[in-house]
Amino acid sequence: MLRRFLIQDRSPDELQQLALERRGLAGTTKSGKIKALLLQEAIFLDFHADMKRWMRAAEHGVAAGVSPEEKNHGTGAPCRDFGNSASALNPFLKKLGSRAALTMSDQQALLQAALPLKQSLKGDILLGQDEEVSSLLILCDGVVQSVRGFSDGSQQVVGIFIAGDAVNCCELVSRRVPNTIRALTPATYLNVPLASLEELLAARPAIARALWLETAAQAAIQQEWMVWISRRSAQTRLAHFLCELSYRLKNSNGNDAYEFPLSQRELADVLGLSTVHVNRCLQILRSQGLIQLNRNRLTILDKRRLHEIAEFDPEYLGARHIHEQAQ
Amino acid sequence: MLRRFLIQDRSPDELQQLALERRGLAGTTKSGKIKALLLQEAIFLDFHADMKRWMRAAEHGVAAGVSPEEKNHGTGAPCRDFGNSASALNPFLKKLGSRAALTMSDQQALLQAALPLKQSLKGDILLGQDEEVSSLLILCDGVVQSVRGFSDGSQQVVGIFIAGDAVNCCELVSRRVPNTIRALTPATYLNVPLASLEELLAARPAIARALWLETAAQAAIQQEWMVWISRRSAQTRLAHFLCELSYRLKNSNGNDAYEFPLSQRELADVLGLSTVHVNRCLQILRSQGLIQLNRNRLTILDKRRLHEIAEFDPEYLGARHIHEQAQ
DNA sequence: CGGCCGTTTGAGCCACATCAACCGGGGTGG
DNA sequence: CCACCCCGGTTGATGTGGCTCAAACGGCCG
Repeated sequence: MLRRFLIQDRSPDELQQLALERRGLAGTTKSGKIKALLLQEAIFLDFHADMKRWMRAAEHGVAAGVSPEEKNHGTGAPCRDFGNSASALNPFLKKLGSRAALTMSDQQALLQAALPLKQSLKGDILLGQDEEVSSLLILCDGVVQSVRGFSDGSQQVVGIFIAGDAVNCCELVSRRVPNTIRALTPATYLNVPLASLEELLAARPAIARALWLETAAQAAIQQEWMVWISRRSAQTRLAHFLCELSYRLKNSNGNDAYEFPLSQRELADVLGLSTVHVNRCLQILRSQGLIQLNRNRLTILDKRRLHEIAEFDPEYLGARHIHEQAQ
Repeated sequence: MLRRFLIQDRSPDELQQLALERRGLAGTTKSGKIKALLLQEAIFLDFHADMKRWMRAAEHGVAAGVSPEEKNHGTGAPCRDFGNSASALNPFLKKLGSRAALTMSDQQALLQAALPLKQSLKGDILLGQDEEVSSLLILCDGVVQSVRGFSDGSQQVVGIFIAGDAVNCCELVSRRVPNTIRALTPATYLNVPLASLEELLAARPAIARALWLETAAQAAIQQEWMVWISRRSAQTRLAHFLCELSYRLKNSNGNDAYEFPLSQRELADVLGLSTVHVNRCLQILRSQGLIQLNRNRLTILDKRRLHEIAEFDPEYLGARHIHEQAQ
């Protein structure tokens, strides 16, 4: 029911007002499905509002020379912030500015090539097994997984992506994709067609660099997974995964409670265990007073001790820019 | 005893003659250590001979316009071959031209930034755990592994690299390296200091692209490892690894026999199994007439059946260039 | 109210780990 | 040149972590 022309002409504030209405409606609705739909529309509207504000600020900044590095040497200077707009900045936009270290104009170019925004519901397949890869997907909101299916019906999750991650930057390189990309929660994402991407990469080396970094960061996470899958006990694996996810969702600070997007069944597919055993391990962690998990809400009660038994060292998650290394 | 000024002034043929002498000497020597040293010197000399020929051919090609694409659009055209010199081309140089899809001048620039060639003996550490990464390492000959050590003394191999692979391109991105890079066989490698690399990347986007591809290809392999480590039986893992290594060493064609660079102990560290169990699995494969393994020489007797029980599909190993995908 | 999905709990079993001993070969020191 | 030792491979006995099968429970949705 939402159409794009509706969004194009609205101001950020109007959009946010609309989002608020949806949320209100959702609160009074009984049916879970419709509720989810309304909430997703709200997210959609909010995101567009954020983006409009961001775009405006960016243009203003460039035009008025608010960002001096940007003026001085064109494409070289990363720009971390655009001077706090009123609303909390979307995590996706945040990451674009910080981890990827893109300049403002690079970020805009990327966004413009990627529009329009797409959405999918929980369980939807963003990219099917053995499907041709025709575009780069960048996740803006929600959680998605990359899962490898086997002939015997079992499956193994090989990656979890959260807001800001490039979902298929590894798959871009090899033509065949043996994995299915599936949404674990309602998800919002950008879609950069390969042709536009090639243009961008050719014209803006910083974007190519950013994608390389993203690939390497994901490889580091994957390697960590491999290590603890092969060498650690079920308990440790589980604890480690909880730590990692919590850390990546940035809920590691604050009260350490967050919406946990996986069922025990899905957790089992991540950890390479059976659901029964996942359950038992969870019981143990609970009984030790380390975590609390019910109704999809995870609370980490004793972060220090959990990190300890998980042998969790978050350093591998903090990919840094090659420029910083070289000093 | 070999010094560089010795090599600089020799012709390729002279170098190869010297290499031949070393090999001869090695044949008559009793002590294993000295023998290994002589053989390594021979490889060193051979490699320099190959490289000199290659450099000469490249210069000639560019100057005389033998390679038309190269002339037409400067940096765009991959160059697969430089017209078969007499000796078999080094696998490293081969890969540089094909998989990485670099132009001739890019290849030369990379080589020049990387010299001089380095060597290390079996068991040597190329890059220690938590050591600062100060250069990109490209393997020219031999086999090296990337291994993660644990507090309890056990360890897990997270990557095997063969001639042509960039050994630490993933580690380039994050400052800390939790892995130790160790030579499994005598190894020859190039060393590109970070500073030179940065210059190269800035000046030659094709090299940056190549490194990105390399990173992605390694991530694909790693993912495959993760999948079979977590979901498959010990037998299948073992068989799969043998298939992969055989395939990557390009001995998958021909008689399917090759020098196997790993002891059972090391194999166990790769597969995440105990050495005893690796041994038993090997016994089974042997008794089924699938392989033959003694004195570090592996022969695959029934490739089809081995691939079958390993559920081996080599497609993930063939990373292709993004240009090819987009058609 | 009935069906379905996610969770929980129990019983039994198997793949793989661990411990321990032995063998054979090559390098080393006397 | 011989004796030794150390390392890689081989084999057996025994223990156990995690899987499988099976059944019950609770909540959500239709």
